[in-house]
Parts: sequence; structure tokens; C-alpha cells
Amino acid sequence: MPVHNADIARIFEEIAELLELEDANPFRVRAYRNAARVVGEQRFELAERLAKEGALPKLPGIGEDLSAKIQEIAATGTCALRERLAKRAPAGITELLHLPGLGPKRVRALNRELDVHSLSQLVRAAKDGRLRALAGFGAKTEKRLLDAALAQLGTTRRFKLAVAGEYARSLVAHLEKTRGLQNVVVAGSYRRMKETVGDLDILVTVSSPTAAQAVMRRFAGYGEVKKVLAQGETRASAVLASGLQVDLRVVPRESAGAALHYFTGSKAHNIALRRMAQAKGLKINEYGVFRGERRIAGDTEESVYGVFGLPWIPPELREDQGEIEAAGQGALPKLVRLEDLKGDLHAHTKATDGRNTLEEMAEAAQARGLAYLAITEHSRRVTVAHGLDPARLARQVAAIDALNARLKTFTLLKGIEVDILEDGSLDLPDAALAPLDLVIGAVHSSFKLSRARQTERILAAMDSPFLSILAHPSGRLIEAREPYDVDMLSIVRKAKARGIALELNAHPERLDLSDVHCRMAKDEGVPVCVDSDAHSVGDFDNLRYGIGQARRGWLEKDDVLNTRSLAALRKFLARGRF
DNA sequence: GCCGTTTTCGGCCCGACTGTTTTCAGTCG
Repeated sequence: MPVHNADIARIFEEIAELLELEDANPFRVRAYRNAARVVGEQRFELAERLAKEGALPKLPGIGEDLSAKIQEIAATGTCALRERLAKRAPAGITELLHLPGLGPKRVRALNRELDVHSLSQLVRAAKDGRLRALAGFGAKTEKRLLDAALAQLGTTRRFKLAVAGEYARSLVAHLEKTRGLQNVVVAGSYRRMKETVGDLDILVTVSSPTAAQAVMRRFAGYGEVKKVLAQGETRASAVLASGLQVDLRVVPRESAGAALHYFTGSKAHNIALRRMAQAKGLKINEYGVFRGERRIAGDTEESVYGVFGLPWIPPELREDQGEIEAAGQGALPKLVRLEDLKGDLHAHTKATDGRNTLEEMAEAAQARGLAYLAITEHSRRVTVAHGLDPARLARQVAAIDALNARLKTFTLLKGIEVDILEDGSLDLPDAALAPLDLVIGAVHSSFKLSRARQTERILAAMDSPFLSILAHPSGRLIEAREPYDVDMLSIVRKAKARGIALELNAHPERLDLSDVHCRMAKDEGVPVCVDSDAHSVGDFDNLRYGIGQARRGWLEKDDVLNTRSLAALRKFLARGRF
């Protein structure tokens, strides 16, 4: 049973929680939390690296002890410390820690005084009015915890970036009508273009304290607000009807840059920068950068970075994943932009499960400033989508040829999204694929194969002389379906050897490749194509989220296949065939 | 538990809000 980084990270997180409940040294707790994060963010599997090279590379915040624990987990699947801690603690007690409003101190009190160590016990104790009797607890706390525990049954979910975007735009439009308001920005993980966001962090700049009050009132009065969780003079939190939490922060103009930086995060990036400040005898908070009492920066984000002699770092990179070092060396990537895209290589029409015609799709793509669009229907195996057989594909090819003859400054490419069958063969014969401009291979079935078989299947498909692009390489659906178990590094390396590009499918439910795997592809020199997988003319909007993810993966214009001119693209497509 | 231009011990990011407190602890982001 292979041990993944996520497994190691989970064990470290559990250790952190259990230690916290024992009132251990908080810095020791933090060390485990930090290790969980660092391990979870690695682009290669630590266990594999260990097996191959016998040692781990130096990772930040992981010293002798944690390194030994990683080796232990890689070898045994668990860790003696965790087992020991778990044995001492009441089963299930860590679930209480995940409840908003409960931290280690209160969980300990609940356990010690009331013998409460699970959500259901908490609900019972709260209903009996036993919580309010505890020191530091009151009637309000009891009610809040009861509500939170009951809500926990409907599991706390994150929102897909595109969905959060819809809510964010409406709320921003509502707030922008406030008198005296200067600027509204959605910061947080939304600004960093993370694939999902847990809440919206909205930052408002105002010209006066009166305006600040007005913004707070307008926020609380927003029609979508279901419940105000907290409201002070500069800060408020609310839950929208959708269940999305929104945190609002109002700041004066001179602090706008420091506040924007602070609330954009990530937390890890901010901590790294604050440590640098500390080393220079400075202090960073959301109001600015300070030397003693004196404020030396903070009106813009540039000024904050400037204090450290760093250039401005794009939000998508702010994960403490080497971006600060790169900035220091003048080696930040020049990230790809939406306007760099010259075409889109994955789209469907009414012929299968799309909603628009060839003409309508071509027109819409051209209206977005694109010069080419590949039509890539499903193949016959995908019966629910009415996938194409060779005869229907041939008819579509003829229709595209006819349409291209009429189009002046735009080109439709003839393609297919052909299914990769369970044995690694393709769903259409070579004779059907040969006349096409490009062939995208995709897995749409048998998701549960073992890692070895799944990897073998995809590698085999990549041996086809016709395959140009591997679609949505992990197969995950965000918050809905796990990626299939596959050795991505082997796939990336095979792509390199075979001249195949990997798709970053920009559909909001996919965003697949992930940011981490984009960076892996870049490191290995494999081009990524950012495709909409459009099923209707409106779906080209999704390219912006694909670009956001590509930027999180450090991709530059030259790393993205469909930033190339049509001529250069054709050269790439021809090269893959031998 | 980690780490080092304060270097092998003694630090470790910072502030707002709430509720229960009469001055602050706990939690959160």
C-alpha cells in the first residue's frame, strides 16, 4: 500500500491536534502543523523518493525528528507517537476541535468537566443547559456551539472558484454603491485563484470613519445575508444564504496595500514575510510595515515588498513555495495571461453533448479574440453523450472543411476527444484518427483501477502515434470525485518523450491538471494547454479560471501550448507523430 | 520541534472580536 504525501500530512495534523489537546508546547504543535502543510505541498511523493534515493531532501521546517517520522510513516503507514497520543485521548475528540468556536482549551474543559468528547455528546450537553455552568462558558456560547454542532451534520464545504466568483461579483456590486467608499477588492484565496475557496475575504477602502460605518450597515443589510456572525467597527463576518461565509474588513486608504497583502495571504506566505521583517527589526501587520512606532510602508502592496528589496509578487504565487526566494533573485516567472491565448483546443457541439453549432462555437471563440478552435467531440464509447463513430466523425470533418473555406481570419481544427479504454487502446481505429488535426485522449471509465494498472493504461494510450494531448489527466471532479490513482510523474515524463501535451481543463468542476502538476509539467519541459472544454458558447468564460490555475502552477506564456500561433501549433502537432 | 547576521539556547507572526469577564482569555483568520 503506497503512502502518499497526503497520508503523511494527515498524520502530522492529527498529532498536532492531539498534542494541542494535551496542552503541549504550542510551538511544538505548530511544528507539526507546518510539517503537514509542507509535506502536503510537495510535487513529488516523499515515500517514492525515499524508496528510490534512500533519503529525503531538506525541507523547510522539517528537521531530524520529523524527517525520521516521515520515514517511519513511509515504512509502516503510521507513526508510534500518533498511536500513543490517540490511545491516551478519548476516541473522536479531535472532531470537537473542528467546530468553530471550540479550541483546545474549551475542548479540554468539556472533556474534563462534562465528559464530552464527541459532537453528539456536545449537542446533548448543550440541550441540557450543562455547558453554561462551565467557567468561561455562558448561555450565548452554549447556543452558538449547539448551532454549530448541528450545522456540522451538513458537512462544511468549500466552494468552487467559479461559484464563489458569482457570489463575490454580486456582493461587490452591492457594496460599491456605498457613499464615501473608495475601493472594494476580493482578497483571500479567491484573489490567489485557488480552485476552491472556503470563504470570501472582502477588503474595503474608505475615506472616513463615517463611510466605514456606512459600509458595515450596507453589508449587514445585504439581501443574501442569512446571519451576521460578528460585527465590529472595522470587521464583520456573515453567512450568505448559499452557506458561503464572507469576512469584510474596512481599512483607511493609507493602509490599503498592507491590508490587501495581509488579507490575500496565503497565511504561509505572510508568515514567511513577517519573519523576514522580524529579522530586520521590523513589524508587519495589516496597517503597514513599522520600524518601532514609525510606519515605513503599506500604502501599496509594492511598498510592502519594497521594504525587503523584493518586486511585487503575483497573488497566485503566494504560497511560500519558493516565490519569495525567486523574487529575491529576480527570477519570478512572467506568468501567462488570459490575453496570451491564441486558441482553444477542446470544445464540443450539438453533434454530441454540446449545445451550439459549429458556426456558433467558431463565432463565439473568435469574439473572445481567439484565432483557432479545435472541435473535439466524444467518441462512440461515451454513449450518454452520443459519441461519434467513424462515419459521423467523417461527416463532421467534412462540415469543418466546408466551414473553414468560408471563414477568413479564423480556423476550426478537426479533432476528437477519444476515449482511452481500460486496456489502453483508443476507442476509434487509426484510420478514423489519421485525417484529424489533433487527437485528445481521455479517460472516462474504470476510475478505480489500481495505481499500477491505471498508470499502465494511460502510458499505453500515449504510445499511439496519433495522440497529441492527454485530457484532464487526473480525472478528478472538484469536491465530487477523487482523482484516479496514477503515477503522474511517469505520465509527465512519457509526455515529454512522446511529444504530447497535457491539458489543463478549465471547466470549473475539473481544473485538471492541478497547480502542483502544472509545475511538475513545467519542470519536466512538457507543454500544457489551457482548454475550456466548452459545451456552449458561454463556456469560453471558464478559460480565465484555467489561466488562474496555470498561473498558480508558475506557467509562463511559452509553457502553454495554445499561446502559440496556428503555424507553430501545427508544427508541434506534427512532431508528435512518428 | 525547528532554527541560527540575537547561532546550540531561547526564541518562535499579529491583531480583532466575543463573551464573560471587572481586565482578559479564547478563538479565529
